[in-house]
Amino acid sequence: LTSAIMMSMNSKQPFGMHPILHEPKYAPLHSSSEAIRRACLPTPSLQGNIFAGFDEQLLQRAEALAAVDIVAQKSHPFKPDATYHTMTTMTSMACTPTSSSAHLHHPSVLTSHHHPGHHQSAQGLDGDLLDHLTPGISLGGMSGSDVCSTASHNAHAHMSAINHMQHHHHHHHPQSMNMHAHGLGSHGSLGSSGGDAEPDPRELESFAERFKQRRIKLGVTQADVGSALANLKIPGVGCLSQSTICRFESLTLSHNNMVALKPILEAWLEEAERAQREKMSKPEIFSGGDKKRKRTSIAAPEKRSLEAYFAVQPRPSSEKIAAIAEKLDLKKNVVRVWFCNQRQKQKRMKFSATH
DNA sequence: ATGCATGAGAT
DNA sequence: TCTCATGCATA
Repeated sequence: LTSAIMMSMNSKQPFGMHPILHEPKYAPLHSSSEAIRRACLPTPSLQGNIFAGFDEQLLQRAEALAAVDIVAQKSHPFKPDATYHTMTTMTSMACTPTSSSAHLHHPSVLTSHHHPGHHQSAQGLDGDLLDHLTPGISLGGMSGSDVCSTASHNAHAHMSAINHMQHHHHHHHPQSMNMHAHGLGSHGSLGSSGGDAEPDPRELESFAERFKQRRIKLGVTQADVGSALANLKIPGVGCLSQSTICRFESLTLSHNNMVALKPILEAWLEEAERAQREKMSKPEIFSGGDKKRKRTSIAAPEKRSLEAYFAVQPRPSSEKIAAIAEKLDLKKNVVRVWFCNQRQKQKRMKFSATH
């Protein structure tokens, strides 16, 4: 055994493991540049009123969107679709098509979900917002070849299990409810030891803050924490990305997600502090990797239009999405995903009605 | 710290 | 097709 390191091509996950090392970097909490625009929550019912309080500029944008025609321009009707994930041009490597990891799913496990829908109102106007678009065409093509899978990935497929869904407890904001209970979560655990199980936003908030503080004290970066989580060997828990750790600390995750992650991060923290006490560690290295996917960037004007439309109709139908895509000259999938992401954003904890 | 994306599950 | 949890790539 041993050696077997076939590295094959990419080892993308360096396991960073060891906690300790690295510098912190911190700044105040999120200072987004233009972020806080997500505040607009649609109101529950009332379709006619959505316009109230609506920014005129936005409306204008939406109307402009509706206005249609882009007659001019468009030399060719095609738009590539599909995401272009360019893989890194491999420098000579063949990216392991099959074999190596055919991607496994991720560790998505802490899912909880459910959520009935809430909003959906406002349809009244949608019909007209972009109605006249020139649908035709659009390419139909699609490519679907994205393939790419990033290369292997750790193999553990953890799929698993932790679904916590915790639940309940009062917090509900006007409109919508959410949380649903059940599940495992709560149960007896609570209290004493691990301390999880409480949907109390307060607790989460303070924990996140303490977590960040202690993490920095340990000299560990968010990325380190993420990869070190796999070392905890908690069933069903693999590593997490820097993004997720960052979002946890800044409370930009859904409430359920925060609740699910808390015990895990708490466990890591304790372990890391314990380890530090006994100076474990070994500096080690990690690797570097390869890169691939290219991120699509939506230009400001287009983004503005999307935001304006979103304010009026957060859940456009497939047809409308296609129309919007066409008008803005964006791929349909890009537009669809944008709306999905936008909806997710408005549900994030930080600005959410929970507090 | 965040924008755009993927995928598993729920609808 | 949406929702949710996450992640890669970037600003």
